[in-house]
Amino acid sequence: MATQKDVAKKAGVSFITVSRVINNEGNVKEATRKKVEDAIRELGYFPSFAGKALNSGRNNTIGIMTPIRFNEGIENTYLMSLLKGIERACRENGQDILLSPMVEDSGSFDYLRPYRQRKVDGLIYVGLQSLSGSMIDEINDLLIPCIVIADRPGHKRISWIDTDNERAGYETTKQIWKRGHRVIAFHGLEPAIHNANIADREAGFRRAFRELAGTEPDERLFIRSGYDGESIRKSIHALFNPACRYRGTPEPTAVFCSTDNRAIAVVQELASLGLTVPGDVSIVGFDGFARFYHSSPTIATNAQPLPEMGELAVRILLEHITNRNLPRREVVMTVPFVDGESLGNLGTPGGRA
Amino acid sequence: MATQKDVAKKAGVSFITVSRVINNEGNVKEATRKKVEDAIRELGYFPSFAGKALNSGRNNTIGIMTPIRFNEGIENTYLMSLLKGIERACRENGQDILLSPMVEDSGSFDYLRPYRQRKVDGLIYVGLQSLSGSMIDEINDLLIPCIVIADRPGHKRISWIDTDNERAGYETTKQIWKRGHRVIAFHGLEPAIHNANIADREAGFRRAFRELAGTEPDERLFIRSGYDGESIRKSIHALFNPACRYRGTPEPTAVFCSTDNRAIAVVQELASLGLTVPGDVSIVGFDGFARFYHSSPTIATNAQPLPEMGELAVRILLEHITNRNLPRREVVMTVPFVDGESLGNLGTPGGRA
DNA sequence: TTGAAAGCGCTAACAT
DNA sequence: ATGTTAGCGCTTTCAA
Repeated sequence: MATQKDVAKKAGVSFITVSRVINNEGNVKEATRKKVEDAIRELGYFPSFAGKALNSGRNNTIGIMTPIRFNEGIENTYLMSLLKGIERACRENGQDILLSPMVEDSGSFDYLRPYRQRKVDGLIYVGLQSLSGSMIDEINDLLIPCIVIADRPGHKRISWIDTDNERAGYETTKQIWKRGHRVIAFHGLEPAIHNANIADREAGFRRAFRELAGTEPDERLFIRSGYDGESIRKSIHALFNPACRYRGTPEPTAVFCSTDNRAIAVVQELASLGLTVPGDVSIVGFDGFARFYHSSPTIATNAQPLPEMGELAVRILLEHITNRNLPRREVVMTVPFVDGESLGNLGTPGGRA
Repeated sequence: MATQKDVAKKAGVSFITVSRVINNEGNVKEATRKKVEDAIRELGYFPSFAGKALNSGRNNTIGIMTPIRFNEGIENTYLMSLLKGIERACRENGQDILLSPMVEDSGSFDYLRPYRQRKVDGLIYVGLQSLSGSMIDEINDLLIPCIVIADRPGHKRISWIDTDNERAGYETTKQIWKRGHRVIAFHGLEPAIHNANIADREAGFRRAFRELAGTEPDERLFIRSGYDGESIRKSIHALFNPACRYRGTPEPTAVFCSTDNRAIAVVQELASLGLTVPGDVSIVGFDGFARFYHSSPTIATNAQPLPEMGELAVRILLEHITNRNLPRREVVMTVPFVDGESLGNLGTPGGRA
C-alpha cells in the first residue's frame, strides 16, 4: 500500500508536503497541492491510522463495553437501539466503534485491554448489570474517559446517563387511571431477580396509585414472575383464571407490565383464556420495543429514548476525551408514554362494556 | 502512560529486553525477566497497539460491515446471533471487532475507509442486501481479505457463507406433510419486495409439494404480504375469514410462514379470528428467532445456525488475512428443522379433530 | 513555500 | 544473554 513517501516521490516533493496537503494546512503553493493531489489519486493513497495514532495519542475509536448477551431476544433490541444513536454520533464526529462484549464465563478477561492498548480513546459502558467495583476503581485510577448508560455508578469521576423509571411508572399509572381503570395489576419480577429499573417502575406505580386512590394498592394485584414463558403463564392464570385465583382477589381491568416483552406474552396468554385486549383487559408495557414487533393489538408503552441516549453518551465521552479535567456529568432522561390499542377506555366504545 | 522505555529504565535494562520479555522470547536470563516483570507491574505498563501495528502491518481487528439497520426489530436478532459467534471466534483468536454500519442516507460514505486506514485487517460483510458491484470491484482491486455472510457474490475472489434456504423449505414441507397436512398455505413476501432467501424457501416448498402430492400446489394458497402488521392482518383474513376468502379456495390446515416474525403475527391474527394454534391451524416459521421470544405456543421453525456461521466467517477471514493467496471459500450451511407446539398432527389428539 | 530532523512505541536484524 | 541500529507512517519543530 502506498505511503506518504511514495506519494512524495511520485509528486516530486518531500513527504512533509504531502502531510500538509492531507491535513489541509496553509503554506502550500496551489501548483504543489495539485501535484500532490494527483499523485494521491493515482496511487490510491490513504493515510495510515497507526502512524497518526502513534504521535497524536488519539485513535478516533471508542469502545462499547457491555455485559448484554448477544442472541438473547429483547435485550438485543435494547442494545441495538442505543447503538443506533451511538453510530450516528460517531459518524458525525469521525469516530469508529469497537465492540467489546463482556462474556461472563471468562472471569479473568481484561475488559479494559482495548483502552490499555490505546486502541480506543474512551469507553461507553452499557449497564443493566452494574459495573463491578474493581473495574470502577481501575477506570478511576487510569483516568479512563468513560460514561455509563442505564446505571448510576456512585463514583465521583464517572459520568452516566439513565432513564427516570420511577417517574415513567408514575405518569403511566396516571394514564391508566384517566381511562377509568381502578383495579390495576402490576406485573413485575419475582423477588429472586433483582432489577433496579423495574423496581423503580413499580415504585412509580405505587406512588401514583397512592395519590390517585388515596389508599395503598392491593398487594394481591402485584404479580411476579421470571422471564420464561411458563412462569408468565402461571402468573396470568393466578390473576384471571377463576380456578387459580385466590378467593376475594378482584379481577383487574388493566395490567401494567414491567416490560413490553411481558406485555406481549400476557396478551397471548389472555387470548388462550378467551380474554381479549383491550375488550376484556387493558395492557400497558414498558420499554418501547413492542413498536418493532408486529403485535396486534399495538401495545401502549413507555418508549425509552435509547438512540438519543446513545448519541448523548458519545458527545459527552468525546468531551471527556478532549478535556480530561471536565467534571462528571449525570443525565436523567424522561421516558414518554406512548399510547396504543392495548389500553382501552373503561365504559366507552372499544373498552369494556 | 508508561512505555517500553520507561520500563527499561526502571528495570535497568535496554528497551529491547523489555520487548523480549513481553513477547516471551527465549534468551532472557531468569533474573532479568523477573526484574522486567516487576517493573512492568509497578508501572502498570501495557504495550501500545499502534507501535506494534506500525511495524507488523497487523491490527488484530476485524471489521463488521452491514446494511442492517439498528433498532429495527427482528433483524437485530439476526445480526446479534451472528455477532455471538463472531465474538467468540475473535476472542479465541485475539481479535477485536470494529462495527461499521452502512447507513443508506450517506450515499458517498466510504465504507472501506477502516480498511484503507489499516484499522482493520479484513472485513466481514453481513448481507441481506447484496454488496454493490462497485464495492465488490474495489474489494477485489485492493485485495481486501473479505468474507460475505448471507449472500453469494458471484466473484472469483470473495468468499461467502450462506444458508441452504431451498433445502430447508423442502425438508420442512416434508415435516408438515408427515403430520397429515394436505392443504398447506405458504406465507411469503408481496411481489414488490424481493428477497432471494425467502424466494428460495418458497422454491423448496414447491419442490417438496410437487414430489409429495404429485401435483403443483394451489396458487391461491400462496399469500403475500409486506412486513407491516396491517398487511399481514389482511393476508390472514383473505385466507381464514369466510367473508374475505375467494370462493372455492380451500381452507388450509397448516401455514408455512417464511419468517418467524410472520409466524408470530399470524398466530396473533388467527386468535383474533377465534382460531387456535395448533388446534385449528398449524403454523411453521423460519429463522429460529421465535425461540428467543416467549411465544405461546412455541413455534416450529427452521433454526439458522447463525452463531456457527459467524464463527466460521472469522476463521476463514483470518486464514485469508494470513495467506493472501488462499482460494475463495464457499460454504453452504444446512438449516435444521426445530419442532414446536405450533405444528400439530392432523387427526390425532392435540391436532385438529 | 518547502524541507530536514527528531520522535511517537514497537520489533526485526544485526552486533556484541 | 543483552544491546544497538534502523525503520514502520506520520506529525511537530525548527531551519532554510
